[in-house]
Amino acid sequence: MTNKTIKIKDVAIVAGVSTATVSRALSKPEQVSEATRSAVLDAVRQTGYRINQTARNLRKQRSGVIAALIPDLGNPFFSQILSGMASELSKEGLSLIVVDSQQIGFEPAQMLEFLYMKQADGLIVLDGRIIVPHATAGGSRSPVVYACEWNSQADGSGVRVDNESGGRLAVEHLLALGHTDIGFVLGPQQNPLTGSRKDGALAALHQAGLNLPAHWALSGDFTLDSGAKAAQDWAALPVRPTAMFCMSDQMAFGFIAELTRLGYAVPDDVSVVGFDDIEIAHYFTPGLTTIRQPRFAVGCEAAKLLTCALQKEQKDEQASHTVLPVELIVRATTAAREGT
Amino acid sequence: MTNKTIKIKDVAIVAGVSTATVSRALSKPEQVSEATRSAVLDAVRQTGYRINQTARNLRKQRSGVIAALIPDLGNPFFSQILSGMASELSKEGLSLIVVDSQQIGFEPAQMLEFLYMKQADGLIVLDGRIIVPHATAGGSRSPVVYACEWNSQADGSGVRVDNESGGRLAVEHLLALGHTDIGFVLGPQQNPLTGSRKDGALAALHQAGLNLPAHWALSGDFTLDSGAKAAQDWAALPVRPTAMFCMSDQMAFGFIAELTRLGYAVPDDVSVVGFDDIEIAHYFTPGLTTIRQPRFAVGCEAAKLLTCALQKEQKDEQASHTVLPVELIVRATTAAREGT
DNA sequence: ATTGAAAATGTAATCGATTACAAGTCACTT
DNA sequence: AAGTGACTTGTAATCGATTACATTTTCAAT
Repeated sequence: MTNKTIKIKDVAIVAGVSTATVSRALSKPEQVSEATRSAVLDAVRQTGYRINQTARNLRKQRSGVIAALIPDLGNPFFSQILSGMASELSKEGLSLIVVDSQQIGFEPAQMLEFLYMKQADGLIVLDGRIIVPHATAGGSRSPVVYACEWNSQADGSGVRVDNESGGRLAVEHLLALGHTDIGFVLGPQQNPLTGSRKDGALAALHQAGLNLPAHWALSGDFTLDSGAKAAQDWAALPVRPTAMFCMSDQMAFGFIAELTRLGYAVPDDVSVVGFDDIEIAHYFTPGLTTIRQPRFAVGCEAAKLLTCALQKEQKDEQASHTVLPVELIVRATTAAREGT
Repeated sequence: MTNKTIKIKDVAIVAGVSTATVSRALSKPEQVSEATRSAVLDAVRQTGYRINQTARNLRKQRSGVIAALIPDLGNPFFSQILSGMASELSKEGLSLIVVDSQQIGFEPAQMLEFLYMKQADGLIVLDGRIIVPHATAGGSRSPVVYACEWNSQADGSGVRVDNESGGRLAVEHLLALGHTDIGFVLGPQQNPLTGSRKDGALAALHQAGLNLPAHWALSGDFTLDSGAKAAQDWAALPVRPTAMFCMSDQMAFGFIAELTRLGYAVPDDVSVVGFDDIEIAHYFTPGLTTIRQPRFAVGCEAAKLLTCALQKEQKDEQASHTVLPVELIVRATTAAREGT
């Protein structure tokens, strides 16, 4: 009746071995004999034993918690990345806590303080504005992994997508449709994503013998609002590009919405390519042609890098950077150049 | 040099008291004399002591983890609720792990299994499709709190917004603008949110001596896509309402986008009110008039209900339901009836 | 001054798993 | 037969905080 919790000792008794053996059978199977191992596993099944992560964490001197710093929880772009991280981390018995970096200033000192307070075993930073200071001598520091965007001054491992290829794919798609007058809606100037997407896009243009006129590079900052502003800029141009590469889906939505409001049609008057492939892109009317980032995979990879770093804590962890591929998703906002 | 971790014992030595006293001074200040309390606090400051949550959790027989079940992490509606929950929970030293309920079937048994595996101290359910089975006799069950939407069969505490008032506010706003031909885009039929929003909206109509013709209640399911479909339905009506109340912002966006594509203008041809006030609503062009849900507060409240339930674990926790107010946010998708 | 209850503090067991170290078993060599 | 090394297993200390229980202190009442 009294539904007491089953601990490792109960399993040990049932299996007729010591608690140490049970522990080893479960976490280091190669260290116990075939026979005892299966006896232990049987006992586990019989008793319905579940490991107590809290006790394990205490003994292992870790908290079992990884913190993710998200610049803007409201941005749907991050949700699936979170999903990926969480699913990967849970395999290791780690759980993910999500922190909106807006809530906790950007002072490096504050960052460390936060990490320390939360006693997180590690940190995943998705906000390029944040730089976590390097280990102070003598302090054992939790590993940090950057994901998606990061400042070049930051050191540590990281995972990102192949933004350059993304830019290239977007432009090549437009070229293939016969467009020769192609403009961009850029992301924030100093943002590394803007740089590499632009590089790839320019490379594709050059390869086709084309160039980007300076006034066809409209400024933006990845937000809906800036996309809408860019549409007004576009409409005001004396000579207008017939195709635009928007460096985020949100900007593309803003751009298209405002364009429509101004009486222009997409893709009839102008073709639009986005970047990200957030969920809403599929349902938007018309469906947005865009560059898909493997967001779930980005999350998984970031988590893997982190767990890796946790294991070889001591070793001089050389930073490793993973780059994931992107993919062109053709929907309805792009069409062959009119009158071609 | 050797940056050892500071534990309660170190503080005890500095303060010249026992570890028990330090512990009490920190977690049950009223049990300790004024003098020792400040001595302990001084020692804490001097040593830079931070409590080790893992050890505390082990001793307190809890995991320190609350799981939130989200139907769709990709839906921006939930992000700020998460934010609220996390900030409230962290005050209690609890951390939030986020689970996409799509990832883990809906079988009640699976639910419990999951809860058990994760050893969560509690569960916050934001998915109306999920019903967590009541405690099985003898099993000590973690408390469950429902948020936003829940099935009437589910028992336990919950927090939601005043959906009825929301429906009423939306319609009253349209009435005030001179509209008398008002239609709805509904949410999923069996969904409780749909019911109460509709009730409120109908009440407002009736109060004005109006009715809802059956064919002006367009069906939907809260998604963008269904909003777009509703727009086509609207356009196909022999007699069209001049104002529509969409029961989610996402549907409103789909509705407006499709409408625009069909050549109708919002709010010139039809006024639209949404529900939720998700971030994007402000930036949409035109800005969406909608009913704001205090999402952060919903998250906080859910977390509070849960921590409450955790404290009086033993007592027969009578379910308590909190209802939070909503607010009309007027933007640009509503206008006075044309030709009034 | 003595007493007794209330308040403050200390001692040590406890939460549940891991692991250093010790000890035991076994096969094989010399 | 004794010795060697490889492999298994067991004993008990440990992680850091909480708290039941025991003990001491305080202070008002007699």
